[in-house]
Amino acid sequence: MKRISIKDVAKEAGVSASTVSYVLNDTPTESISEETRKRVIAAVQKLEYVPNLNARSLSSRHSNLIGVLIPQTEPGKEFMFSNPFYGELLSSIEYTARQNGYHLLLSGTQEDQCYLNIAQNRGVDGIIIVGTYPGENLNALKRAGVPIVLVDSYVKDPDFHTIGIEDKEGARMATRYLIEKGHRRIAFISGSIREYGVNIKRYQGYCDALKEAGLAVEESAVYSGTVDYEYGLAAAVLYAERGRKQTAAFVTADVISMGFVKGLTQQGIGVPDDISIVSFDDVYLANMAYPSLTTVHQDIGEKGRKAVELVLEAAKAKEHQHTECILPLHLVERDSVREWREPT
Amino acid sequence: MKRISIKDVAKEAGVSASTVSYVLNDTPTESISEETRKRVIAAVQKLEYVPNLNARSLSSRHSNLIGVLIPQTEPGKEFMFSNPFYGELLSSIEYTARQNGYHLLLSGTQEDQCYLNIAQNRGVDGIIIVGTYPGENLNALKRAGVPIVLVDSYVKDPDFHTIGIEDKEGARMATRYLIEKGHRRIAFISGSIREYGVNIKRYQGYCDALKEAGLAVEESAVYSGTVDYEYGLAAAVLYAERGRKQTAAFVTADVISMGFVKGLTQQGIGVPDDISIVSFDDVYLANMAYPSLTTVHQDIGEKGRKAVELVLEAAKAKEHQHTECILPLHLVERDSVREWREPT
DNA sequence: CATATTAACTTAAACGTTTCAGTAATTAAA
DNA sequence: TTTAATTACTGAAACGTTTAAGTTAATATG
Repeated sequence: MKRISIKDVAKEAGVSASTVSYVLNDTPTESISEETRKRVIAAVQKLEYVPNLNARSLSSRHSNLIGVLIPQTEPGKEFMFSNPFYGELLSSIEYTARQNGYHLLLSGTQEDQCYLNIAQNRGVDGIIIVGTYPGENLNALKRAGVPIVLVDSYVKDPDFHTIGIEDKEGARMATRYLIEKGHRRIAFISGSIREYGVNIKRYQGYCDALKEAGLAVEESAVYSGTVDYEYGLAAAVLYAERGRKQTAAFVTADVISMGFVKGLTQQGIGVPDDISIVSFDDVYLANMAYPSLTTVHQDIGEKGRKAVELVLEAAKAKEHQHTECILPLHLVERDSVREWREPT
Repeated sequence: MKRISIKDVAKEAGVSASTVSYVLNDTPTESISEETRKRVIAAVQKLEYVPNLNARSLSSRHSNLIGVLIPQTEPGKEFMFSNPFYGELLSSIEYTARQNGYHLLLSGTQEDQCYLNIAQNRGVDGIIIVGTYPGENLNALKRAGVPIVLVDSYVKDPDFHTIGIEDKEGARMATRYLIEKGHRRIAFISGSIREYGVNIKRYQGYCDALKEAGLAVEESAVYSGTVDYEYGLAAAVLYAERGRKQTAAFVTADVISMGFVKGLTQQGIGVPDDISIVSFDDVYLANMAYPSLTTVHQDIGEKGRKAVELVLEAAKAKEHQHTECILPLHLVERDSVREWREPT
């Protein structure tokens, strides 16, 4: 089971190793006669030679590898993709990368965990970090010397490229839609609201919409937990305990909505009859749900594609040139909202 | 932005590069004095040295990298994870790998595509292939010389390790359950039924259960398409067109069930009132659905864990020792099935 | 015709590790 | 007290590529 190296091919074709390398890489600065080229190709095929990319990376200092870091939301929680959003995004990233001849080096991340391993030492050509903010590792990350794209993070740092969506505007849109439908008491249900994250922006959008309509933001209408199905269930219980004060809810992730609707149903609260819901993301799930979710649609496929493009462009560029990409949103009307007329 | 190498550390600590390497790897055959060890560690920290794993792989011929190949079901379809099963499985694989100090090299695969790149040349320590059967590339794959674990494939080849579930028995269980509930005409809805795949086994289980109960397998009750939501929708239309002959359906994937239920609902056909459904997989989705799906539960987390374990064990072993792992299944009763009494 | 250019290669260094084979100094055994 | 074993290192080869620099031989230029 001996590995076949470039030297074996060279010997077989009766040329030097470098010639083989030139043929294989189509090195533009080097000229190879048609005849030798054919001999080399033939030898490659005969021996079924496949170059060792580790050696190539070592020598050429690029690896055709993109590091992808996806948050593992909870420490013990195995299923970091429990939010289907990540799966869809990763899928798009993988596909785009592959079309460009790149592979993915994938790793989940916990908040405090050191990203450095994957970043620095595998020799990736770029890194896509989704969802979390790098915190203390931020500076260490820079030293990796490769382009870094932050997806859905509000870290402002010219050393990182970012790609995101109009979170605030999307949330405003969603909330205003509910107001237009006649709702006056609207809950806000989301994952943790913290700096650099998307939820704080969505919260701001929610507040803005309320204020614009002359409505007050009520403490007890704000539910903040984790971005998963379970929190949706919990929020439903909380909602009932707090006396079902709101006639509608803006939920900042479809996956939370799924749990919320389920929790409500279990308590005999109907959607949209008793409470209307506008959600966020428009993952595949949103349309499968019953009732199907009216939700703020974001183009997850495009997000993934852009992320890869950004990385590849930045990897090509000699000078670091900070880029920021914001994708637009729009509301998709489905079956989880109804008009509300205040009982007189 | 010069990369810091082991030589820089060696110089800083006043020792040779090999000593640094020994310290860093805790090489058991080598003895290092406590004093030098400390000096080296200090130098490493001072220079913030991180070893280049490409070079390490090249030299030591192992990479702490596991290649993971996930099928991209349809050629143009970007979202290879449109079946949440893959996301959950990948998540488990990633987590387990990371706990063991491994990273994942991820790639989607199309049927005809050559897996070799990822397999041979990145120097992965093992490969996990999920869902598809390698076909012609099978032999090429063997030559990679690393352990290969096939997940959910019925390729019988002692050179590959396999991990799967009791597909046939699970399907039999599901179908028998429907029969016990009084159903006599039961549809079978699945992805393509082909050799080496899981669906052919599930089809056999379905047939077995029917035969055991003295029921005939009817051609028109068998729906075979692709494993996705869209096919579920299509199957619902087909079901109506064919005259709603069956009172129940065994659907071989939750994601198809989701589409099937939605399609039925759109045509005013109620689940479980008009037709009962038993599904397969028990992805997260199954419980979120409305009605929640009665389904054959498989432990996806365990599947991923076992896959990684198998790879790592095999990588450690000097002799190739074929292993086969079959995980058990059980039925989870939820809300998509009702008792059926034949109208008299 | 002598010289410069080009085409078609080859040589060898470099990439950053690991690891085998030494080596010198110290300690243990005979 | 000599020899053997152990400790604590170092040197250099090897891993499989890429690539800058060099070398011919053939062709073009003045």
